[in-house]
Amino acid sequence: MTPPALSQDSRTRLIDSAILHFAAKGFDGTGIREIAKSANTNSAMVAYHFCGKEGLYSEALKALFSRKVSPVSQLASLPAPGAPGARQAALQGLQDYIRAFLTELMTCDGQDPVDEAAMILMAREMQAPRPASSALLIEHLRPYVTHLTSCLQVLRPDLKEDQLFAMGVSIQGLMIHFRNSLGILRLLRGNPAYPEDLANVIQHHIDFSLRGLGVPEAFPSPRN
Amino acid sequence: MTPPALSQDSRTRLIDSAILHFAAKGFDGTGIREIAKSANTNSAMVAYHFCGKEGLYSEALKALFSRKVSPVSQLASLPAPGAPGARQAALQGLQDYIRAFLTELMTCDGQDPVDEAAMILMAREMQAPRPASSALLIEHLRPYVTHLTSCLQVLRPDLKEDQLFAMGVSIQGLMIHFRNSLGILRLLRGNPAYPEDLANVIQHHIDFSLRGLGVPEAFPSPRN
DNA sequence: AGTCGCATTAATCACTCGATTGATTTATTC
DNA sequence: GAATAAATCAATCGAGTGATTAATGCGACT
Repeated sequence: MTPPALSQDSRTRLIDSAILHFAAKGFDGTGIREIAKSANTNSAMVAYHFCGKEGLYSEALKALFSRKVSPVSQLASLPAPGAPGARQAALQGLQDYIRAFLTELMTCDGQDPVDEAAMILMAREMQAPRPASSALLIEHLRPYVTHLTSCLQVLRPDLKEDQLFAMGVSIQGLMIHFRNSLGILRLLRGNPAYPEDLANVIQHHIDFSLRGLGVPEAFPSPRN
Repeated sequence: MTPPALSQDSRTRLIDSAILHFAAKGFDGTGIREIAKSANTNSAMVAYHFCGKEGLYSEALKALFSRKVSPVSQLASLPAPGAPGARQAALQGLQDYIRAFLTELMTCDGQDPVDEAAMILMAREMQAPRPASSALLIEHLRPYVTHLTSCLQVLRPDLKEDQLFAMGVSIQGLMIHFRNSLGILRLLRGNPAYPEDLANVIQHHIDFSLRGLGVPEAFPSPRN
């Protein structure tokens, strides 16, 4: 079926090594010799397999993305906007989304170095996309945006499309910024183990997001 | 008074040039010859004034920060937590803070290249602080945190310190992430002039933040 | 005039960069 | 088992890196 071996060997070893090194020291801060050495091969293989350093970087990003589609694809799709249980489903879907996304963001903190590198690379790329791979990035992001927007649409049918988009950006931003600024937050708190408890973090983000979105269910005492 | 000229000339020219180049291509992607050339001077001046490239980078960051203290210092300080108008003042103070911070984040988008570079550099530094200058960074951030926390404390006296901190991080994160991901957002929307209207953006962030924080004043219909 | 000190310069140092080459090893096919 | 192709390697290329040096320009003070 699939072209089985065909020297996928040194190629994937190079990609894995590249992910780690690029994440740790950036594109310009990393030499191809360094990458090749960690991959137990020669720097010439970078040109052989990827047509140079830039090609290796793109390929590394692509490999990263193809391993990281989990949180959205696992979530159940929503019933039609008009259906009876739609609102409740959307509410639950949004909470699941936040939990899944945040869990994925955080569980790779310090445990699996490749997962951790993936987040760093993705964050860097989101903030300053390397032109050669920006198309790759937005293609990878689109399903997230779609899923999130479809939830919000059900929960706030009164909002226009611009406003829904802004809501989605904000909810997404809460989580991404939290993850990105973990280093600074720990410095600011003087506590290297800052988040302490992931469950609290998730609950905070769900509460803040739902209230921020303006769904009545999230208000502290709607009937008093 | 101040030691007037004394060759502040090439020194400041180097710093300004460094801000631009470091922001555009990163620390590793920028050569000192390149910086010096733009500053109409010689690369040897980097060693002469700043003891090398790393020193120039730190000095550039420091210069950046000293020009960027405006939004917090302009804001009025709050009355004591127990005082009569304290709650109203804190509410107003938080809104002013969001407006000031967001305005500063956005007005430098594409207009003054140095201001724009400042944001990029600061974002990069916040996400992956260069060890030599991380102390500089958190020192610059602390007054923001302090001001924000003092507002939140009045508005949500029921929360513990951890929770207040999380609220502050979230409100801050809304704005920072929005600014950082402007490039991607424009790509996602296919609209290079995405935000269109700054006033709307500010209003959205104020609304989302106040609701997210959970202040009753921000709920859509508290008495119905 | 002399000279001291700071600022500036061109030239150079040792080194690393990404890319390429040509030879060599390994796998595949007839 | 010879022939062909794919994969890998050590060695090298020119360009560019940050840092250093020695020489020079220039104003102030004596």
